[in-house]
Amino acid sequence: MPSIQDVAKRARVSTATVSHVINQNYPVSAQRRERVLKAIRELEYHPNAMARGLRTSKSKTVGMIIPDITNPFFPAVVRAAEDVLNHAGYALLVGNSDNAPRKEEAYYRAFREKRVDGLLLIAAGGPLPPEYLRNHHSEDVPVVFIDRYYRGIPADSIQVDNVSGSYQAVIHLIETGHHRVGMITGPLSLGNAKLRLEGYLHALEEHKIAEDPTLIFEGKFDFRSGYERAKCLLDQNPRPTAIFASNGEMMKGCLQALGESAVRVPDEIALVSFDDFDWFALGHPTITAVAQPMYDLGALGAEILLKRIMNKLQGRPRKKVLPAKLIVRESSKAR
Amino acid sequence: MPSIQDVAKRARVSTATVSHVINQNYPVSAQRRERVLKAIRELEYHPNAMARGLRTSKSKTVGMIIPDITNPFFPAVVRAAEDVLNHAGYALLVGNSDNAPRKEEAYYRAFREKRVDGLLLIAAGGPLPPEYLRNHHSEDVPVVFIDRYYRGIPADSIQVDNVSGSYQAVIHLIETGHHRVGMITGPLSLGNAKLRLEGYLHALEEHKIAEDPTLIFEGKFDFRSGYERAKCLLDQNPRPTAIFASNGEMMKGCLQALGESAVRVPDEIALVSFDDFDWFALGHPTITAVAQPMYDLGALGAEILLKRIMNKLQGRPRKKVLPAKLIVRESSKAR
DNA sequence: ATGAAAGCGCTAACAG
DNA sequence: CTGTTAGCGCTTTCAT
Repeated sequence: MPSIQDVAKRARVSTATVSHVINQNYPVSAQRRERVLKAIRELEYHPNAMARGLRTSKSKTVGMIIPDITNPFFPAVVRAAEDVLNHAGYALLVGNSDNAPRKEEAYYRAFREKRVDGLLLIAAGGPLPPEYLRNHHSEDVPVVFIDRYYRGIPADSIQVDNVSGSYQAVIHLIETGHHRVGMITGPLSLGNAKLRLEGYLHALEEHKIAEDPTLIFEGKFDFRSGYERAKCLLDQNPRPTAIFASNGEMMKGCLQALGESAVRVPDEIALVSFDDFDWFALGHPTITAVAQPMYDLGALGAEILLKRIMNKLQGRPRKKVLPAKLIVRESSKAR
Repeated sequence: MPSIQDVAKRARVSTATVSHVINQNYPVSAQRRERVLKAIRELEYHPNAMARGLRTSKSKTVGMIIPDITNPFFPAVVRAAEDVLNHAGYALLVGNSDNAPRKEEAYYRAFREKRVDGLLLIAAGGPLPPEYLRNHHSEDVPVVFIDRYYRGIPADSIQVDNVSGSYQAVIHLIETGHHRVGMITGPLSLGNAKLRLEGYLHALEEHKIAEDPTLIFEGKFDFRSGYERAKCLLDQNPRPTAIFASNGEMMKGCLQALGESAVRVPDEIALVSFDDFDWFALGHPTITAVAQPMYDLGALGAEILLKRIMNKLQGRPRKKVLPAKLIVRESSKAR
């Protein structure tokens, strides 16, 4: 693999000149530039990013830690971030934390060793920050939290208006005639799960419906817990007439449970999901859902990070909240 | 950010000794080791991977280029690869090619500059390899093709038995009584799309059913084309009694089209998809599908790559073909 | 068992 | 404009 030395030799110039041609940061005579370009082509020279990075202490790489790329919410966010980052000349390292702060920490360390220029984080746990993050210097390596964050870490964050999304969903159910709305929350240690519960409670309150603890079950944001909590809800007596699941994966679990119990939707029970997966519009019945701006979450998150990396954004951490939008479909049709 | 020098100074040893402690490749007296370890802890020292990489010419990083992380087939593969790679101490860079060889090439170059130790590739186009890959030296940086490959590139590959999967699906439809089976193929420039068509044709042949060109439409492996081709199929007269879609995204398009046309499944038309998405088991009706071993595809691909990187695997390129399995559900129930 | 020192490939002063 | 050179942080001979 040819180095800048080889190019310099072949073009009969110094390595500095080659560097100047490559980086276009210093003037080079047209004649010499041509010679260099020719040598680069002939040798198929590609600069060694590790050497460059060592010298400049910039890796042109960003790390992103997400819970699980297998949950369709996250790929959408990753894709957006990757688009923006790639456009700006940055590569993206990804890691799956499986919502385990320990795994998150392992990736954090690995990425720091790689000297990533910035970090995109969808927090694995919460609300308290893990030790390793408390010791992190954001001025050093900027961090942007996406969707979920840890309290008390001075880093930018971008989120969805969870309370409003949830509130809209439940108001819609109530106004459709449902007064017994079952709620499957996410892990209440997570900020966004708590906020979604809050939106639910607000909606009930607004309509003077008493909170019924037998209708609220805490899930884990995964298929299995969605399935199990839905079973619990179906066992209640009287049964809720509607179920609001705090994320898409748990809604899948609900659908599984309802299928097994042969409960008809929406005739016997109405359904609303936080998270709008594309296939919700395709099934029978189609599923009413709170759509999150997944692409914006990733794209804006990446943009903020880039600004921090380039010092175009200074001062206190910014917190951006994006709107969520209810999309009414068949699963919550009036009965 | 502390360097190995700082550690050495603090522990009153040479940098060589620190290196030996970290890499455990040379003996170090217990006493000095302790001193070094203590210094590392106190300084929160983390080795600089770029410097190490520059020295060893190993980046401990692998690049993976996939068409689009937003198509649920790919995250499953990525996740598997990432698990295996991470376990072995490698980080993963990802890029989305959008099936465009030009984008693929851009990522290829970027990853090479980063001096990735290996490349996982789900080919963007085909069947002929792009120029840049023809000039690639696999002995230098090993490449493993996953799912789709370019002809004539001497690299390992791991794929699914597309012909068999497709064949099983269509045989099943025929045996369920369907003699007019509509086929939506992928882009026939792609090897796997062609093979899936082959399986379809084999099945017809086997049952002495004449190939009907008005029942075969070439799609693009995306939602939109699935939707449009399904419309075309519904316009045929007489209409096919079943549709086989060559991938999951196009099946989604079909479902959209069928929904709009209010055609009932499976009563009026049967459906089978190549690709089994988890929600196919949840809707009404549930969707019959050819399940691909997505996790194995990624995990085994990564394992082969690791072997190549470590020179545990020598000689000619290996080609591994994994079985696909038909899962019969309601969408293809006998009428 | 330990340390001195070379050098991986590059950029950025600096001198000319 | 162009070339010389120091040095980024690390590993690895090579002496000792």
